[in-house]
Amino acid sequence: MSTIEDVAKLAGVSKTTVSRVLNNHPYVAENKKALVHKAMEELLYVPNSTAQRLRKQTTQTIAVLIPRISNPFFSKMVEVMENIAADNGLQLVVCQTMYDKKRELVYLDLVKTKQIDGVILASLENDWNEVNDYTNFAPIIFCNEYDDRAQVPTVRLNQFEGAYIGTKYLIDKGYNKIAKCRGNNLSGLVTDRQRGFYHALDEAGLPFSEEWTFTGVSLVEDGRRVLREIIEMENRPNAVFTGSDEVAAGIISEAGRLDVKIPDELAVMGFDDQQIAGLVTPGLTTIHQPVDQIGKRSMEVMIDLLHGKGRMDEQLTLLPLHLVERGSV
Amino acid sequence: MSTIEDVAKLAGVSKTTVSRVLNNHPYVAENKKALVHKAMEELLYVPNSTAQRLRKQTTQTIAVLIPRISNPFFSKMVEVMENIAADNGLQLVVCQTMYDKKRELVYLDLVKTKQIDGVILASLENDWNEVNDYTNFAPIIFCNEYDDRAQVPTVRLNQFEGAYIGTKYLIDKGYNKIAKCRGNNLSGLVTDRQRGFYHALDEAGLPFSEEWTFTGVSLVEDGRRVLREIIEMENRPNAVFTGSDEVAAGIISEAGRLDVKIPDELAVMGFDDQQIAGLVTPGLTTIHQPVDQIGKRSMEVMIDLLHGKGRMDEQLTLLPLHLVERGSV
DNA sequence: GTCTTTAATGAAATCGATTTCATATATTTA
DNA sequence: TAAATATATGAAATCGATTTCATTAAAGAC
Repeated sequence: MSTIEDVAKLAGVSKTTVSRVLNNHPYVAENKKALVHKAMEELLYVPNSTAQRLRKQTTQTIAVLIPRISNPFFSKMVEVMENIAADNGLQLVVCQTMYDKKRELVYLDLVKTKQIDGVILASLENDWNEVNDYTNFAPIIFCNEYDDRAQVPTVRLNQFEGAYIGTKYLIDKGYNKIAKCRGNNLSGLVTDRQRGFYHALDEAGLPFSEEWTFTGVSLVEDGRRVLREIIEMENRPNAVFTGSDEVAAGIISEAGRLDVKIPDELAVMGFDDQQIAGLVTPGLTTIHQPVDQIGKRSMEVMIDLLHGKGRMDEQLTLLPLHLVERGSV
Repeated sequence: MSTIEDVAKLAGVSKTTVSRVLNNHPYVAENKKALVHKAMEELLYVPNSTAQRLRKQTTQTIAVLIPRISNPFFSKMVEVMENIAADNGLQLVVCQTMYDKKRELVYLDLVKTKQIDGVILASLENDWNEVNDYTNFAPIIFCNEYDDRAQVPTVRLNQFEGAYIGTKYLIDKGYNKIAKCRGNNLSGLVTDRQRGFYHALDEAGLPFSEEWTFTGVSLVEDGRRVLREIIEMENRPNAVFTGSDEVAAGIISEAGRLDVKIPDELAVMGFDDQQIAGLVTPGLTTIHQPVDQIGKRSMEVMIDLLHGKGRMDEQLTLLPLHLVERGSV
């Protein structure tokens, strides 16, 4: 493996001149430039990027924190992000928190050890106070997730509205006993969805039973379990607001197996509009989240920050969401 | 941001001693060790990992090349890999080739610029001769994909057998006009699947029409297109071997829309056994690929290589695959 | 024809860690 | 008790690039 020194020697110039050629500095004579290029080719020279990082104090790497990549919402988001990152010469390190607080903090430490130039937070397991400390070390932005206390650029949707229009739609269709699912954490996103849900219920004067709240629900398998629990209930809900297409798909699939009629016996409202929403039977009525745009915009905001454009104090991008009718409601 | 020098000064020792404390060297007096720890805490010192990389000539980072992360097969694979990587203090850089030769080579260049310690190839767009050059720079292993000429550790399935048992199953069920889909490239994996497919046909003395070969097919949307093309044909196949659950799901979904009976009018054989296979109606009969195991084993092989265990010359791990019956055949 | 710019180059410092080498003291071993 | 070994420490070299600073030659200004 040859170094800049080897190239300099072979070309008969100094390391400085080689570095200048490498970085397209002016003030390098054409003939020397040619010599250097020849030497580089001959030695198959490639600059050691670790040395460049150390000197330039930049890593050209950004980390994206997500719950888990196999959730189609996040894999699509990462797909978009990675493409834009690649176009800009950046590497993307995928960090799965797996819904674990400690793991999230371990990943955030990457920023302290100067292994990355920035963090895109699309997962928030810890309280914001914990995370806030890290904002001193590198740009951190929110993507999809958020917290009201955070003074960082945020690209997200109006989750209150999303949950509200989804619930309202159920109510307008005549459903009056609506169950609700959520995962385990209570981030800004989840809290706002809850508020939107309850707001729609209150507005319609509908009751809500604690019995109809399912927590710790985030996988297809969890959805199947929810359906089985529902049909065992004495006071059965006639609709369920899931907050996740995966969960909704699990409910619909299990309903098919157990011969529960969707939507007649149970209406199912998804969230995300993942690919799967168009593939199950009946199709999933769901809240479309523009995941491409969220990913794209977030990465653009991050790149602007790295380039010194854009400010680190609060800057909010709200993207539109809308309901997609398919048949499960 | 404080450096090792700052810590040394505050603790009243040399950089060397601080470094020794950092690396748990023996031969550091307890009292000095305490002083150093106190200084580190006081200064909120965190070692700069770029400097460590440069000196130690290692990056603790590995790259995984995949076609695209939003394919559930690969997102699941990466999920498993990343978890194991994290447990071993390694970072995982996701590289999507997007089925593009040039992009694949750009990513392989990371290895030349010393930005990563190893590459897991789960995509192969270029000819092996192109890729072979890179094996001098860092360990490269195959995962799922492969090429017979490559002398690198490989974790994969017997794709010939997979295609064979899938096709044979169709034949045994009485289907005699079997169409076939594939993507664009012709890697070892794809070639072997073709061979397995044709072998089953030959064995049964069944004909095959070029008309029934669909290429450039890899997305759900492509599957929908395939179904529409099939029903327009004069000489319609009565079964289709897809090589991908996403494509198969697209076919089944479009069949539902257009009222084509599955499997009576058209049997559909998937490949992968993705989550979606259990969610569409009818359920997808498919070849189960143990994606968890592929990901796990690949990462383990890579870690062994990084630790100097294991050899870089050919070493093959063949994992079992099997057929899962669900109803689309 | 002197004075100021501009162009071209390299030696040395720098980024922040680890490792080698030299040295000093304390402890065993013979 | 002398020699050998183990413990403890720091100065300087090193990893491989970039950047600062100094120097010289050539071009342009007046």
